[in-house]
Amino acid sequence: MATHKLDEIDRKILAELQEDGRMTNVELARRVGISAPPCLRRVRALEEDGYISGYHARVNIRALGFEVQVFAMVGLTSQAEADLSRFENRCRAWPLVRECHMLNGEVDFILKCVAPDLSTFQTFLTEELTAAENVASVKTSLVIRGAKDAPGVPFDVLEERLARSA
Amino acid sequence: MATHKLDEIDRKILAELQEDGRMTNVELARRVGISAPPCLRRVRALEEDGYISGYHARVNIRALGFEVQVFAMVGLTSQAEADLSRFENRCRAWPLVRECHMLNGEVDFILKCVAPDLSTFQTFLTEELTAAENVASVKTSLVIRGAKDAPGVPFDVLEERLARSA
DNA sequence: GCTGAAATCGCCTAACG
DNA sequence: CGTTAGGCGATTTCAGC
Repeated sequence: MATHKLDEIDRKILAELQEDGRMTNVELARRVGISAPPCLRRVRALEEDGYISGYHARVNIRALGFEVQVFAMVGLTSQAEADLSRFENRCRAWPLVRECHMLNGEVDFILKCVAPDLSTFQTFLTEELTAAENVASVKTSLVIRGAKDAPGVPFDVLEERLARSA
Repeated sequence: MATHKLDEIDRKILAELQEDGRMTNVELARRVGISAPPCLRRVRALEEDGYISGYHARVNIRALGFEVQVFAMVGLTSQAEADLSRFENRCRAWPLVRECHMLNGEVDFILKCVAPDLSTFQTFLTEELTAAENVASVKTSLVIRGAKDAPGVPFDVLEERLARSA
């Protein structure tokens, strides 16, 4: 599943769909410089091969009443694979946890959480997260404001890199 | 811009488009139980009012050759608003920085970064990020593996909440 | 005001070269 | 990959609740 299976048109398609996932196929085809049918075939292939794993509308979290965003750094007592997996499954089941990444270093996981208000989050934090089996420590930081939230990958960096190795 | 301007159908639309942003309007209309024209009007209104800020394809970062994901905790020497803004603007200009959130507590910002390999990231880290004006400290953590990456907002929590307050 | 029905227009998507 | 062409979805118009 290397990048090398993708040509410049494929990468352009990915870049365009990353920016606007609802673009019509004819508009996409126009932008990447081919006609619509082959463009659609490429998109289907990119989806099939896992280069595109889904399309999502980005919703306004605050406008929907989720006033609180929190990053939580979680340390576990046991880092045995079974225990790591168990914690990951817990995270997948908690709706307030939107992202969970396993890290190297002192902290084992970083979680991005949302909540309607602080008290809802506090309840989750004390009754669910810190109370969960195998959780040793949780350090939380409130998001004061968001400064950047770009999707996925910087395709210009990718292109530069490919140009250099060519 | 309160949630109260949205009825149940609007919220269902948002939930569906968050899950599948490329769904056709007729399919969306079928799922939320109204006919296509009013459904399309609602979607347009939701976009117009900022409840939907965009649509994005989720691309496979690893498959595209970005092997490295890193969270960086950044502390600044000055937290004056002008200096905060300046740093945020820097982040927006760095393509390897995909997300930047201002936090409370000891660390001022958390950054989510991607890079093709570790050495590319190290170069960015030492020559750009830590070298940047006003940056006092940077602590980085490599992402070992991703366990959950859900988009946006848990709509079931929202519905529960609204049901309770009704 | 909304919704829904009908009609037009444009896009999607197969088949073929 | 492009062209053609048929069917379906998107989008406007208009009537009804």
